[in-house]
Amino acid sequence: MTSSSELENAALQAAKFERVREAHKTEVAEDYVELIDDLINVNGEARVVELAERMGVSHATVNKIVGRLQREGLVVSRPYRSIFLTDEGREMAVEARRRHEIVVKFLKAAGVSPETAEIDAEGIEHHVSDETLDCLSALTGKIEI
Amino acid sequence: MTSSSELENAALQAAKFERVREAHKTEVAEDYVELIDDLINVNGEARVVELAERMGVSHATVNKIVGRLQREGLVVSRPYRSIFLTDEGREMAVEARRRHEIVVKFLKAAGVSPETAEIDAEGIEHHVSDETLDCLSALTGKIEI
DNA sequence: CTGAATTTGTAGCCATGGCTACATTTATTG
DNA sequence: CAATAAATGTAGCCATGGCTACAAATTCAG
Ligand SMILES: [Mn+2]
Ligand SMILES: [Mn+2]
Ligand SMILES: [Mn+2]
Ligand SMILES: [Mn+2]
Repeated sequence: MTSSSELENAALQAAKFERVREAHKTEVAEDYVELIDDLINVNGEARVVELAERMGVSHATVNKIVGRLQREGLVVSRPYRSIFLTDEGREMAVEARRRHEIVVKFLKAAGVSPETAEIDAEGIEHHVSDETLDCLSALTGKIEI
Repeated sequence: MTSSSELENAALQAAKFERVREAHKTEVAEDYVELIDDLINVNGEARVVELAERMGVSHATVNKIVGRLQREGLVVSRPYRSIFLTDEGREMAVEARRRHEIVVKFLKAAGVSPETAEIDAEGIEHHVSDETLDCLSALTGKIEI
């Protein structure tokens, strides 16, 4: 509620919650493609075991999610081989990393400890619009001066 | 990744994702109790139809979620009657509204349009730690001066 | 007070993302 | 090269939060 004792328009309010639900559908994909891209860049390849270890879930869970990512055209994986990103997956990874870094930098500039900044950014990153991202970048610049 | 070509400690990274998954378990509850509290304050009662309308979901979905909230001790509801918050539910509502308002105020102060601020806050609010919340409040004060 | 409209409940379906347990394949090592 | 270890796959379970369709209760008019 916007502090006054008036309730906002129901449809408008519903639209916000729908937006959040929409974000939740893509955020798992975003985190996985970003991590896959990291692993490929650093290790040369992305394997199920390491995804499982770094996501903190079982390898069975990773397998299921990789299956969905492949269905959705973000990833290519053949049985017992390492996992590759499609062009679309790579684009999503780049975009996800961009958001992630802007949020982390802003939080640190705002005085949040590096550890907490990293933790909070992992959730926040999926819910910031381009408009907000621009404002956070601008603010980070101003604070640092 | 932290920009360098080094991968961070796997267990630390996993802890962050676990935190996000944890937040996702509570955020539906937070949004519902906050809305229920709003409806009680403004309308005198919270009913399934209006929850459904304002959350943008079917009344069947609301019923299922209210059932869970009751199981978890956040809500009391008897068949065909309106929905009440327990003390615990009310506490959660107050806390959720506090977070919500701090985030919205900060975003607006940062130059985000009121509409976008409200939209983004609905997702962000569930992923900000107390530490970050304090920093955002402080920053909002500074910007406004 | 009765009949229609509204609200609420419930059943049963689906996809997602968790898990364990077990099977299979690939990699390592003696 | 064979045996063991490690990685991957798969089956089947669970809870959540979506939905539609239908049933039952409550509320509102007339
Ligand atoms: Mn994330
Ligand atoms: Mn979220
Ligand atoms: Mn919310
Ligand atoms: Mn809220």
